[in-house]
Amino acid sequence: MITIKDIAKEIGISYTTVSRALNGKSGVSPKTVKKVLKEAEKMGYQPNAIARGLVKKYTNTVGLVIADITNPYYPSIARGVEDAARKIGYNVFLCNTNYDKDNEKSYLKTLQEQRVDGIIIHPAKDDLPSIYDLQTPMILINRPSHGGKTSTIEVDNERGGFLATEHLIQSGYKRISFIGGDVVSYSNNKRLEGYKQALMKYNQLIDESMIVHGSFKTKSGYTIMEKMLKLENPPDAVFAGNDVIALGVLHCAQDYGLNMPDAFGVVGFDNVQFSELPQIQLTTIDQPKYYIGKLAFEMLIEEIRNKEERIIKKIVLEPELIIRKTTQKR
Amino acid sequence: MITIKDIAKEIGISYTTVSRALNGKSGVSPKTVKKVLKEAEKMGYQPNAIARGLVKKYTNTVGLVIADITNPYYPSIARGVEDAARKIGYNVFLCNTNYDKDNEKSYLKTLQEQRVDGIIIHPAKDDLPSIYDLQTPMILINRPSHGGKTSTIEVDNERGGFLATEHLIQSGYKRISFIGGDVVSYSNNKRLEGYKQALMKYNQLIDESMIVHGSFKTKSGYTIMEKMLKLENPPDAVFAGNDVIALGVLHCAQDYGLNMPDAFGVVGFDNVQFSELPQIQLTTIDQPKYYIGKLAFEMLIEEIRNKEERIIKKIVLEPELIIRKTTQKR
DNA sequence: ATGAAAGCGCTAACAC
DNA sequence: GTGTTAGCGCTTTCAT
Repeated sequence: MITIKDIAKEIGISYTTVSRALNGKSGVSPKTVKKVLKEAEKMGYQPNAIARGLVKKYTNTVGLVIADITNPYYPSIARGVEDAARKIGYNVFLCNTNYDKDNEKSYLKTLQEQRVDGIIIHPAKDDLPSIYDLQTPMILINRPSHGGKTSTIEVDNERGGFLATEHLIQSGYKRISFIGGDVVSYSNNKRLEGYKQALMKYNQLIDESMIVHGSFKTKSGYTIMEKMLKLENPPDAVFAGNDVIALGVLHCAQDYGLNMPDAFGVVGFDNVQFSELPQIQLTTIDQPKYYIGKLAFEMLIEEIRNKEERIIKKIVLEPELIIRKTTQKR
Repeated sequence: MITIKDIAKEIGISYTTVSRALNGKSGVSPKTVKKVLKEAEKMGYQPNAIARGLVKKYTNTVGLVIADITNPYYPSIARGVEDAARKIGYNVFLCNTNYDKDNEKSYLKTLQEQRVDGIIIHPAKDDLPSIYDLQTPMILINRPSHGGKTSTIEVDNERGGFLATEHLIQSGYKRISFIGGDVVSYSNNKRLEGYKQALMKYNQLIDESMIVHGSFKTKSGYTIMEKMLKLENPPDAVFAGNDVIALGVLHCAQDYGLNMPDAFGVVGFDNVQFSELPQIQLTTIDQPKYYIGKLAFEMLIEEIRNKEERIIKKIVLEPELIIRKTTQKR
């Protein structure tokens, strides 16, 4: 690996001058600049961001920690932050925790050790361990502020849950179940909260046997649905914690020959890519995923740039009900 | 940010000793080690990987460059390399090029500047520009070796294309179209090659009007399919360049009321998650994505560890035909 | 306009 | 068992 010293030696000047020339700083004659640039090109010089980072104290790199890269929800967010980052010359370190608290911890640690300039995190679980007390600027997605010290961006999950459930009620379904993901997921519980509110608003009983938590996986949705079907009084509609779960519910309902959407309705959450497939046409709650990612990055950059007088922000985005074919029209 | 010097000062020893203690090296009294560890914990010390990387010359980090994080094919690969990497304490820098040559170039450059220990890349396009002449160890996925100097891992795309097309022929379809992705994609063209071979083997004419390239997007599949349907002699089956394209073809066929699979058949490639959905049940060619990622990382590590006497390898994996419901049973 | 020198945080020789 | 020192590749004063 060739360094600025090598190229300095080659053209017989000090490496300080080479550094200045390479960085387009003033105080170097145009002639020298040209010579340096040419030589650097010729020798195949690759700047060492490590060495630079050591002295400059920033790396132009941010970390993005997500739970599940195979759930299309997260890639959409990732695309948003990536695009925004690239636009101003930042790189993003994408970390996939696979819903595992330990992985998350380990990534957070590494990210800090690598001295990323900031971290955007969409935590898997609700409880934020002490590792979240980081010096590095941090933005939380779809999670409450960590001790009021971090800015957050979220969709109004409660409102989304309300919208979904209300739609089911208004569509005439009588026994609406909530099949959620992780019990300790903040967004999951907010959605459940919305579900309960809708039920209450329309004077329906909240039947705890109709509320089940599993994991944010299609398989979980299927399994839980199958169990519910064996109840003496099974649901005639399901509000699923997210689209991935909804997919499993759909699958199960189909396997058991339920007549959709007339006799059985399903609403998801996220409005993930596959939901709009003609074969699926899942009614769901949309959240502006790409935009959330973009905004999260912009908030992060702001924090990075104003490290001293940072202002804790909380952005809440409005969810939107997308009616498709897994619920009946009124 | 506190450093080893801070903690050395705090307990009145040299920072070298602190370093040794922190790294579990021999030659430090257990008592001192304990003291150091305790103080480090107390002061919230975070090792600086940047500084370490500068002297140690490696970063325990690799880059993974892919084209499209929203195509489920790539996340599967990413999971494979991530898991393998984490197992031995490596981090992976996931870079999404969005099929853009410039982005790819820029990421490759940054990755090298960050001094990642190695790079795994699934290039978007066929031509590998000079930027690929990197000092950093590199593994290519589903692409030919770069000047015989890089190890590669790929599925036998040609064979896959053959399998897909042969299945269509044997299922009785008479006019089989190939709707591909990017014209300059290596894997795409290999698949096309296999398509042609199958046609030839079964003494069918290769009709160039039945071969169309677009992009690896659902929308592209839809648009192209729509055009083909307007031909005076439209296809009665399609071998799509990948599952994402196949999805668009499927959608279009449905919109136009084609009777599937009896009057119209579709085969994809990749066996991506959604292909097995009961609502989709796409016949496709499976490639062991997770395993490819895992293997790619293992190859990379080998190269990193034996930088001097590296052996250029080429691993070719067998694809598998998965018959589902978008083609008729014979 | 250019160079010398210090120093970023750390590891690794080399003393003692 | 512990400390001293050099140096990784770079940027940044401070001189000249």
